Amino acid sequence: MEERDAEMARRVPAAGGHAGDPSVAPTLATVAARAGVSRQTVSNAINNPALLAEETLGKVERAIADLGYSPNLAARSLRTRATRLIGLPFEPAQEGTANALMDRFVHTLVESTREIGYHVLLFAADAEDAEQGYERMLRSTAVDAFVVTETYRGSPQVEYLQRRGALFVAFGRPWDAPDATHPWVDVDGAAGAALATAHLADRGHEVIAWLGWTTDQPIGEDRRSGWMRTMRERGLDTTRLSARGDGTLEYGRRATHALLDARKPTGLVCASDTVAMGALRALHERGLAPGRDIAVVGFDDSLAAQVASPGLSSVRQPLEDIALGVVERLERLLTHRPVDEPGLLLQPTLVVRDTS
Amino acid sequence: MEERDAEMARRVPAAGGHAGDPSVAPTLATVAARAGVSRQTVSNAINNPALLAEETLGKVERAIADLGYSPNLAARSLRTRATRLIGLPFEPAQEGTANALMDRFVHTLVESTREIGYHVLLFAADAEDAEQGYERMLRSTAVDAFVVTETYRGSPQVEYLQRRGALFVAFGRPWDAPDATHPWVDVDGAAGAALATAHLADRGHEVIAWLGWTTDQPIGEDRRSGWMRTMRERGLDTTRLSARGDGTLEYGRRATHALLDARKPTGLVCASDTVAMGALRALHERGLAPGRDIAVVGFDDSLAAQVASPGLSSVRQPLEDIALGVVERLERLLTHRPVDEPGLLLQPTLVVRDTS
DNA sequence: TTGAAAGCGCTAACAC
DNA sequence: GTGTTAGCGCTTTCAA
Repeated sequence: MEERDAEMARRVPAAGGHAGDPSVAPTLATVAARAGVSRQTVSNAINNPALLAEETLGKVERAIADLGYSPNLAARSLRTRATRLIGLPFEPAQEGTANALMDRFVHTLVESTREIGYHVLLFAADAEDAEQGYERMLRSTAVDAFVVTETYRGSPQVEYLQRRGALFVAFGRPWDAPDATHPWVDVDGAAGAALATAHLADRGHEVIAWLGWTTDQPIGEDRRSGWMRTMRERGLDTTRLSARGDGTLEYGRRATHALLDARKPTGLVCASDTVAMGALRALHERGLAPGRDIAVVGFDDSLAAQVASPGLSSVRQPLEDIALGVVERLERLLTHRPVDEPGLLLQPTLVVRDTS
Repeated sequence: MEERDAEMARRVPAAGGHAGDPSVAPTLATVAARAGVSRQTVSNAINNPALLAEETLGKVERAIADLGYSPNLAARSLRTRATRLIGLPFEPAQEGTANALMDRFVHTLVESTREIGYHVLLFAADAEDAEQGYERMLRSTAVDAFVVTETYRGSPQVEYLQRRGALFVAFGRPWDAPDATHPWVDVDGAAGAALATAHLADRGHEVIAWLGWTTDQPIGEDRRSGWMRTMRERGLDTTRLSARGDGTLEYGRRATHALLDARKPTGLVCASDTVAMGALRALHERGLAPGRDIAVVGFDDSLAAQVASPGLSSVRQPLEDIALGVVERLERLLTHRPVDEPGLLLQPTLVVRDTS
């Protein structure tokens, strides 16, 4: 083996050439030859530097720097059975909605996974057959763990991944199974809606309506409960002030018209910015001025909320912190340490703009 | 070697167990043992099925299906020196802008790279030291090729990647080097702006202003040229009708006020939706009704344009087709076939909404 | 058309 | 503290 190493070193120009010669990628053997140590010592220098004598370590580190060496990831993966890749199912933002939530989340995810030595691998999760996408990744040992974001409409994949013994962290609570033990991070939607409702109540509004989603959406129900709770606390009537529907713009528009015809609310708290934009459209159609005639608060602090005129007040999710929490849990999972606090519920904030 | 294979097959429960036993991932050897052929034959069945006799192929395929076998990607990478991964530098959408362009683009990218057997790997490209991010990926042979999207502010990374001998396809033209030979896909911004301008002219507008970016942004200059050309073609005066600035909402707002004070345009063509949203804000402040008093057209067809009230007319980029073009070129690059048409310029469309 | 041998670059286990 | 051995699962010769 010694012979082979020496031979390789001779074969590789970079060993005698200048730093960063891109013609031939240096390997452990190249570095070892240059530093005058064995390959294993170089490996240790990288993965277990504490094992080496200071002097040896120095030599090796210099050789690594000189050659611009980076370990071959495929070889490492093959040996360690770990790819240092995190799988993220990627779904397109729906057209006609205000959400581009994922952008902020994904970026922090990418940054902080890199800090723990991992990369993010995107894969398309078929809506119909989500399991297949995950299964493929698992079978070919393409990723070490997953980040699951689709806990919106009940999440069969969580159950599947757990059964399959795969590592994952969810962005979103296990609504269907409150006793689930997998790690997750989520935002306190009820607190967000409560924040918005209290804000309007503080500004003197007494007839505050809720524009929510259909009952089968636990996230919507959660947010709604924050509105309901706050209204009760303030002794405000909620009769016929709660609308429900799919979360589309058009729903928001129609529901607003209906509410205005019925109970004439002066404040509107919406389950999403998309719904809120629909509400603004209805007000626009009636010649009512948002913020003056009627206050509106959205949910998500989307880019649309930020650039709309008038600017839409909105509940902002701490997506960066969520990503941080997710990665923290991932790291524990990946290093086989217990996750002491599997669930993390973060508090949203309220961004006040022109509409309230 | 035969002995080893047989031994392994014995060790692996799945060989004698039921399909999809997740406890031990099947390998080539497992499949070979079950199909009663050698490992190489299985490998050939996967990579070169034409070489096999029909009967053998059938046997192997059945064994693969039974075991739910997927090749180990790390082992394959190590051997072939290819990871079947495409690197995509990922930058966050800027807050306060209407753009979430990338979402549509990235999704099609993920889908169509999967179709050619590749995955998309996200990595953070430091704004300051972009090269380092790429270099790391290259050194550790983490990806086979890149998709470069940051051709906005002059693209040093294109020059670097080319020098480095890396494979890549750019979303965006090589503005600085029109004679560059690398593959790229882009949208005809001039045509988009021309579309918008002609649309307004057709509706009777004669004083049509341009709200653009600073001169150093080639994309902005390109789009501007479409406005200019159309104005000339229609014999319309452009004097003092062209504004320039950073592309912020606030710039759009101020520039609109300034234009209204000066030349009182009846139509506004904007370099981006963000600028257009700023223009709408200015109109709002003046009590002018967009679409009735003044027509506004944005650029990008962002979610904000779609959900705003009134709905913002906007030039829509064919992001799905762009991603398709990018992947098509990537595939040729990766299979070492020549890219016959390195540059592909696609035509945008105009989405007319309430503001025009 | 199928099979045997070799080895990609790395690290775990063990020797020294 | 450092070196040696073995082998992860795959594909690329080359031989039969």
